[in-house]
Amino acid sequence: MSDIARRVGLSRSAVSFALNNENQVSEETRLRVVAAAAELGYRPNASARSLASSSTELFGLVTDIVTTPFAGDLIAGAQDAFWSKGKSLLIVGTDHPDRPEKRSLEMMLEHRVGGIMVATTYNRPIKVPKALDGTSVILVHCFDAAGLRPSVVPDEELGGYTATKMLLDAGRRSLGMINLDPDLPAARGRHEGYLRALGELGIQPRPSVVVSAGADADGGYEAAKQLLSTQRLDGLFCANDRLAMGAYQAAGELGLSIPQDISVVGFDNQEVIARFLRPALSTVALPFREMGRIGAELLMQSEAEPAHPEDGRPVAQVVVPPPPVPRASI
Amino acid sequence: MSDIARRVGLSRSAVSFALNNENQVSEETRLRVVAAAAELGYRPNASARSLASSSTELFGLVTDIVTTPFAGDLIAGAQDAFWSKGKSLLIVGTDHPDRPEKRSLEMMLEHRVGGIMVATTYNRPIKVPKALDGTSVILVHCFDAAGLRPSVVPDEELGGYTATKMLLDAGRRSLGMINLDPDLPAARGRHEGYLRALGELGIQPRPSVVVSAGADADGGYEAAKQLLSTQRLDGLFCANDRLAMGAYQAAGELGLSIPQDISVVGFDNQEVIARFLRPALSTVALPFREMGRIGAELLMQSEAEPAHPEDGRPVAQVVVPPPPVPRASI
DNA sequence: CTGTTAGCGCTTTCAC
DNA sequence: GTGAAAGCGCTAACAG
Repeated sequence: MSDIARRVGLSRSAVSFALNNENQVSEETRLRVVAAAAELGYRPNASARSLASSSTELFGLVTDIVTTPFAGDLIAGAQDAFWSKGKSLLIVGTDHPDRPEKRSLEMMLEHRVGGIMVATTYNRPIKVPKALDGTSVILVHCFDAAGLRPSVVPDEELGGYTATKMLLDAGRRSLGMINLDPDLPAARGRHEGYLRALGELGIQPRPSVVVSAGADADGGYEAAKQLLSTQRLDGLFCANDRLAMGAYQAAGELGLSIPQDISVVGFDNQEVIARFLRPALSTVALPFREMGRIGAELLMQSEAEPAHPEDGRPVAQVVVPPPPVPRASI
Repeated sequence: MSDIARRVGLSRSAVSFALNNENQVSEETRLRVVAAAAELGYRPNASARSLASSSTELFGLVTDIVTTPFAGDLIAGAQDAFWSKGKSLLIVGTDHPDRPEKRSLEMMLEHRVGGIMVATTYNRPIKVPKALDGTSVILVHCFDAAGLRPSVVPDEELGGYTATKMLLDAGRRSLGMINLDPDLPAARGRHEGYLRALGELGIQPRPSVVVSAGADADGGYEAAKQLLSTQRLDGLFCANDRLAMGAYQAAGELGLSIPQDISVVGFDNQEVIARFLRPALSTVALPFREMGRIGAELLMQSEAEPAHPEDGRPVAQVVVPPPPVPRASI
C-alpha cells in the first residue's frame, strides 16, 4: 500500500479508503489508486486486514457430510451465499459433527471465524459442543437437542407427502412403505406425510404394509421381499433411495416389473443410484443446496447479533421443502 | 498475551516463547505460562500470528471432487497430513478445477496460503491457471498438461493389472473388458494392465472382447449386453463401478448369474454401488486418502523451496498403487 | 534464560 | 477530500 500511495502521491490511509470504496474519496482518485494497484500487482493481505479491522472474512463448516454425495450441494449453496458477501469457507471434515476433534474447532476459533455451520449426513438432534458457546452457530440438516440453537432442516413430513402423492397421482392406491428406523426424525416425518396423503383421499391406512428396515439396499431387499410376497401392492414408497435399490432387486426376483406392476418412489435423490437404476428412480430430493444457502445467510445475519443461547429468545428453525424428482419408476 | 505476562510476571516475548515451545524457556516457567493461559482462556489470534511471522497455517484445496463420494477420503487424507503439522485447509469447490472462479484463487492468495492442491474427479491433464505462478501447487488425481508441476496420481496400469489378476486368480480365463473412453489416461492405463496380466499367463488378447462405453450404468448395460450375447466369457473387467452396475443388469437379463457363470470386477470402489450391488462387487479402489496425504506432504515440503516452474528441474510425479477390494462378485 | 524494541500490512479515529 | 498517528495481537532479532 505504501508503494501505491507513493505512486499516486497520496497517503496510505487515502489508498486504503479508495480501495475499500469508502465514500470519502473522489471517484477520480479512486480510479487512479485502483489503476496503480493493478499495475503494481497489489494483493491485500487478509491477515493484516482482519487483524486491523478485527473482523473476519472466514466462516467455518464442520461436517461429516463430506463423505457423502450430498456434500457438493451443501458446500456449493453455502459457498455461494458467503461469497456474495465476500466471505470464505473453512471446512473441516469429521466423523462426528457433534464432537469434532477439539483441534478443529480450536483452529476455527483461532482464525476468528464469524460463525460456524454444523451439518450432518442425516437429520438428527445433536448437542452443540460447549467450546462453541459465545460463537454464532447454525445447524444444518440437524437440530439442537437442547433447543437453543437455530437450525435449518428439510420438511420431512412434506417430503413424505410429496412422495406418496406422486404414487397417488399415477392412480396407485395400494401403497406400501419401507421406512427407516422409526426413531429417526426422517422416518417419523416421512411416514406422517404418507399418512396425510392417503388420508386426503380417504384411503384407510393399513399398518401391515408399512415396515421398517435397515437404511441400506440389503434392508430394502429383505423388507420388499417380505412385503411384496405377502401383500398385493401397486405402489411402494421407500424412505430412501438405497432402500429402493434393494426393493428393485426383490421386485425383479418376484417377477414384478416396475412400473407396470408396481410403482416405486424413493427419497434423497442420491444421483448414482436414482439416475442409474433401471427404470430410473422417481424420488424426492433433500434440498441441500438450499439449506446450505439459508444456513449461510442466517449465520452472517447472526454475526451482527452474537449468540445469547441463554436469553430465552425463540430460536429460528427454518424448514425447507424437498422437491419431487420424477423419473421412470412411476 | 499481555494479561498472561502480567499474571506470571514476565515480558510478552517470554510468554510468546513459552507458548510456542521455544527451547529458550525453562520448563518451569513454560508450565506457569501455559497454566495462566488456560486460566485466562487465552486463544491465539491466527491473523496476528501469521502477520507477524509472515508464515501461514493455511493451505488451499481447489477441487470439483467435492461433488463425489470420493471427496471424503481425499479431504481426510490431506487434512490429516496438514494437521499433523499444525496447518489447516481452505477448501473451495468448483466445477472446473483448472479454471476456478477467479475469486476463489484470489481469496486463497489473499490469505497467503502456503500452497494449493488442485484435485479432480477423474484422472486427466489440466492446465494450471497462471494466476498461480509463484505459488506452490500440487496436482492430485490429475497432472500438468505443461509438465511443469508435480502431481500425484493413481497407478492406473497397476490397477488394471490388479483387477484382471483377481479374475485370473479365480481361474477365469475368458476375460472381457468394458473400458472407458480410450482417450482417458484411466482407460489407457487400465487396459494396459489388463493386457499385461493376460500376457503373463500367455493368454492371447482378443480385441473383440474389449469394448468402450460411456462411463455410466447405461453404457455398461449396453456394452455388456452386446458383449455377453456375442461372446462366451467367464470374467468381465469393468473399468469403473458404474459400468459394472449396468453389466449386472445385462447379465441378469441374459440369464447369467454372477459369480457362477461369470465373474465381474469393477474399479473405483464407489461404496454406494459396490457394496450394495448383489452380489457385492469386487473392485479396485482409487487411493484417494493416500493421494491426499502425499499431496499435502509434498506441498508442505515445497513451501520451503518455492516453485520455479521454469528452472527445468524434473518435477515429481508420484504414482500410488490402487488396492484390490475383493467382495462377492468373483 | 529474559526483556527491549521494532515491526508485519492494514484500518480507523481525528484533525485539517 | 486528505493525511497523521495510533494501534490490531503477535513474532523475532538483539542485547543483556
